[in-house]
Amino acid sequence: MGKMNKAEELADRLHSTAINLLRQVRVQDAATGIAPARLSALSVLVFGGHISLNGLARAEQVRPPTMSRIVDALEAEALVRRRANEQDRRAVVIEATEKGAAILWLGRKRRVKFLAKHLSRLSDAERKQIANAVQAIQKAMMK
Amino acid sequence: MGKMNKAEELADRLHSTAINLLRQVRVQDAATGIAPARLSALSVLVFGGHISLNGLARAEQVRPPTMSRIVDALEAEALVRRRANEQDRRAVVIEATEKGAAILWLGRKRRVKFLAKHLSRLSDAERKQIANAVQAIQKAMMK
DNA sequence: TGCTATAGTTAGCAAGGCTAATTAAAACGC
DNA sequence: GCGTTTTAATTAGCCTTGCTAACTATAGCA
Repeated sequence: MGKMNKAEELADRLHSTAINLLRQVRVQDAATGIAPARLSALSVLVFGGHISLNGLARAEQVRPPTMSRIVDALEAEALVRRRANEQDRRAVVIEATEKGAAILWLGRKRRVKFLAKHLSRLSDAERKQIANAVQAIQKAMMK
Repeated sequence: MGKMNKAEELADRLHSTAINLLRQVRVQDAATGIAPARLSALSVLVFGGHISLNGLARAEQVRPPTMSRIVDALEAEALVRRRANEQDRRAVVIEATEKGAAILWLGRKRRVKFLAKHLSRLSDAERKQIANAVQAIQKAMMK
């Protein structure tokens, strides 16, 4: 398997574990009936409030044309709306509708419950380890 | 933010952290010049050896037509080859070429080094926590 | 032998990523 | 104040990757 030092072995296992975890969670998200990129963008709007299209694209790490189309689709289902920005008439303000927020909350609840159910099979000590590790990973990956 | 118990809060943070980690790693993988689904399939072939098309589709959790097209693309770049299965002439055997294996190893090395570099900013104790957490998460999610 | 099940491919659709080019408005420089 | 440059968003058009339905060919079985 090639020579890897301990940090590299950890990196490798961490990577596989993250892939696996998200793969399983994605199945839950499918139940919302909203495609993944749309759900993710909607989530930013619901938790972060209104934002410009470019801002939303940056938050989701995609290019503006990609986000423009995602917002088109969300708007067509009345999950978000575009508003004019009075200060800058080039810009649009995007915000979740009540319907969008409600659907997102249901999906989020389902996803979190799914994960929490799995985590509940662990001991308190193991959950504490995960909580610590999450903080450490965030520290390691930030900036 | 809605009422969540401790397990649910942990689930939520774990989820965001996994998303964030993979988002950053994906940038590294882009440097291989191989599209993500192709890179992932190639990885299964390099680390797992030859396998049938349906087997590879199952391993990657996609449908056979999707995998058939991914293998087409990999074959067009000489990263994998299709071989006949002598025992069952309906089946094909797919295997990585030398070129495919070499490129995959380079990409994997880059990805692991990137992650390891970030992890190296942590203390030994923090890395130990992550190692423990990885095991706990795998235990929680398996079955 | 003939039915049924299995392996793989082909065709065609939808989602989501990109760049290049366009339009409109804002900001700047003189 | 006016022309130029920059910025926000959209449109057009491409590629990748997921899917289902339908088809071909072979294997397995009764």
